[in-house]
Amino acid sequence: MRADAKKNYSRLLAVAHDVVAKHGVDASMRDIARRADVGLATLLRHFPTREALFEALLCTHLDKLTQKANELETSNSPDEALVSWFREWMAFTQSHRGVVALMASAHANADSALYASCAAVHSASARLLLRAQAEGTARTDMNGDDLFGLMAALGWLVDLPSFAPRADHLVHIIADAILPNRSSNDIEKQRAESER
Amino acid sequence: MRADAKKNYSRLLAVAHDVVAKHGVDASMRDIARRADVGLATLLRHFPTREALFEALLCTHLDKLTQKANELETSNSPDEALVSWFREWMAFTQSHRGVVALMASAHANADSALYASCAAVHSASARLLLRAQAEGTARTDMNGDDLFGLMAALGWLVDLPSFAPRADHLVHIIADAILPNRSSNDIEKQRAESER
DNA sequence: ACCTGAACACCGTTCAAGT
DNA sequence: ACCTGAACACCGTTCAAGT
Repeated sequence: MRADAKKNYSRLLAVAHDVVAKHGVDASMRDIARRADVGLATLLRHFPTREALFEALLCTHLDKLTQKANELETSNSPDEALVSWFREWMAFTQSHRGVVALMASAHANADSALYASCAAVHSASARLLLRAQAEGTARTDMNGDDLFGLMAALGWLVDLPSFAPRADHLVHIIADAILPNRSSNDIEKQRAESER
Repeated sequence: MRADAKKNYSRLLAVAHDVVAKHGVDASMRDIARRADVGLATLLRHFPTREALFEALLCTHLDKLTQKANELETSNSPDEALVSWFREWMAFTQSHRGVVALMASAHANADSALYASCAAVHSASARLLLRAQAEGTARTDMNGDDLFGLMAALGWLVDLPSFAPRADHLVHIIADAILPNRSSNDIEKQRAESER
């Protein structure tokens, strides 16, 4: 990559970050290019699609997120780990409004630049679910797809400003559904933890 | 309304129905006008916004849906009624792909042409929930907003083709979360009913 | 009353021409 | 190698002019 290309690349990422923060995930590519003092065609060659731009914009965040799943897998009890993971996911989606919809459709499209990230989140979820199922706390009649689906659905919902305040509570309800065999003591512990 | 206006109105609705069925909820207004052999401005005056068009397109369906809630309220046990209502909603969303997203954002926007319909669904849901809570089967730490949110979230999710096959199962899981105090007998009855 | 074409300000895609 | 302006085919909004 030539020096000027490198410079444009990082300048575009920085500008895109700001524009997306202000105007959301559907901000116009033209607008981003304009504000970066760069031709639209230049932006489009660095990031051929909106997904490619967001992949670059979020990859470090997404790496941190999936790495968090690994930590939870070793340091917490299976049921606590699963609920904490769900909460990590919700925190991620809430700090990147609109991205869930992008990821949810990328999930089924192997050509999407966001596909690999989705798969990583998906498999991290599936692993944590399996562990909780082996422990006996998680219901066994669901799989990683179901869990990812619920995560996507709730993430999408709390993107709507009117539902954002109910995010924690809805996660609590879904957690009860996924982990019906937790002792009420564990449930109480989780509730207290969520209020801390 | 003049005779020619009336004719355009119904012709536009018919064409819109077909175009939306084929190209989804984001079909271009221009395209609809074109296929109806009508000026774009004419379409836009009959239906000033996309929401207005869908309100007209769905109002009879939505009326049937909320009326169904009334029937369920009198003819079924509170917990069965609530689950059946959730299933009715899912059937509605699946036969009108993309509408959930429209309704979910209309829900918080009193100016939207779809606001009244959303409110009707919302209050029907809240009534059925209250009844099940009074009976003691539904968890009491949630309200109509939570229920509507879960309905919207699941409806949105199964709009994605990859999650459509898991719709029934996900409803089943959510129903368990909402109605933790059903006897296992009731749960079995619901499962059997869903497969009929 | 109702309809319409046209002008407007956008959008993302594509590519020949520049350095 | 990399960038860019311009042409293209779209989109929804608006309104003066028509019947």
